[in-house]
Amino acid sequence: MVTGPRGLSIGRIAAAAGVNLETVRYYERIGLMPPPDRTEGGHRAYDAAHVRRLAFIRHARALGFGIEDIRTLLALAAPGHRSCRDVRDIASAHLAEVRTKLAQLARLERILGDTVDRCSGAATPACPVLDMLDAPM
Amino acid sequence: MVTGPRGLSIGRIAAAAGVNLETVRYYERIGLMPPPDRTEGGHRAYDAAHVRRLAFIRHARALGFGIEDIRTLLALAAPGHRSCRDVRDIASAHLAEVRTKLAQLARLERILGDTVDRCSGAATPACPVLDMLDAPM
DNA sequence: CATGCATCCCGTAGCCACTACGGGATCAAG
DNA sequence: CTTGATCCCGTAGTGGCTACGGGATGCATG
Repeated sequence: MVTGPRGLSIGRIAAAAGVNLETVRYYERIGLMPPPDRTEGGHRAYDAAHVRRLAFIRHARALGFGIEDIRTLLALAAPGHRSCRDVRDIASAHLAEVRTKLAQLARLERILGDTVDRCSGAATPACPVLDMLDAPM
Repeated sequence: MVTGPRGLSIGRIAAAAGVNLETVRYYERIGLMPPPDRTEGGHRAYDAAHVRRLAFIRHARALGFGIEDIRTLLALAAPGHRSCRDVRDIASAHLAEVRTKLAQLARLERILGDTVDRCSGAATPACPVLDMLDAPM
C-alpha cells in the first residue's frame, strides 16, 4: 500500500472541508485534530484519515454540536467503540437545546415583527419600538 | 424637586432590572451606563434615570439587540432626537438577522430530529447519526 | 460604640469557537 | 534561480458577559 504523494497541505484540507486554515490549526491546538506529519521544512502534511476526521468535525459543527460533544462523538465513532445509544443520548440532548433556542428565537421574532409592523416609518418621535423598550415587559 | 434618599446601590438596581451586578459594572465600563455618583466610601449611588436606562438596555438585550445597536437606540430614544424611522431601520435589520438565524435553526432541528428518530437506541455499532456525520452533506 | 456580616470596590482572567495579524520561512512553478 | 503563493508560530481580539479574590465600606444589631 503506497501512501502516494507526500500529503495535503493545511490549505488544501481546509479548503476541502470548507473551513478556514486557521481553524484547522486551532483544532490541532485543542486536540481535536491529531498533529500530522511534517515536511522537512516544517509544513503540515495531512493524509486521508485527517481529511475524513475534519469533514466529520465540520459536519458536526454545522449541526451545532459543541467542541466537547464532538470530542465525545469522535471517540464513539472510533471502530470498536461505536454505540448508537451513547451517540443518540448526545444528539438528543443537543436537539433539546436546539428546540429551546428555536422556541426563544421564534418568540423573539414574533414580538419584534409585530412591533416593527406597527412602526409608521415617519420621522415622528412616537415609536412603538422605543415604547416597548421603555415599558416593562 | 427633592432627590430623596441618597440613591440605590448597584446591587439594588441590578436586582431591579434582573441583571447581574457585574453586568452593570460592565455596562459602565463600556460606556453604556453613565457613571453614577459615589458615596463617601466610593460605592455607586444610582438614581431613577439610571434605573430606567438599565431597564431599557435589559429589554433591548432580551430582544437580541447587540450592544452597539443599543448604544444607537439609546441615542435615538433621547428627547429631541426621537426618530421612529431610524429606530425602525435598526429594528428591521435586526429582525432580518433573527429570521435568518431562525431559518437556519429550524433546518438544523429538522435534520437532527429526523436523524435521531431513526436511531434505534440499541447498543449496536450502526448509527444514523454517525452515518450522517461521516457522509458528505 | 463595637462588632459582625452583607455588600461593594477594583482589576484581571476566563468562557466559546474562532478569526486576524505580522514578520519570517518554505514550497512549487517557470 | 527567481518569484509569488503558501505556511510557520505566537499572540490578541471578537461579544457579552461571568467569576475570582483580597480588601474596603455600609448598616443593623448588641
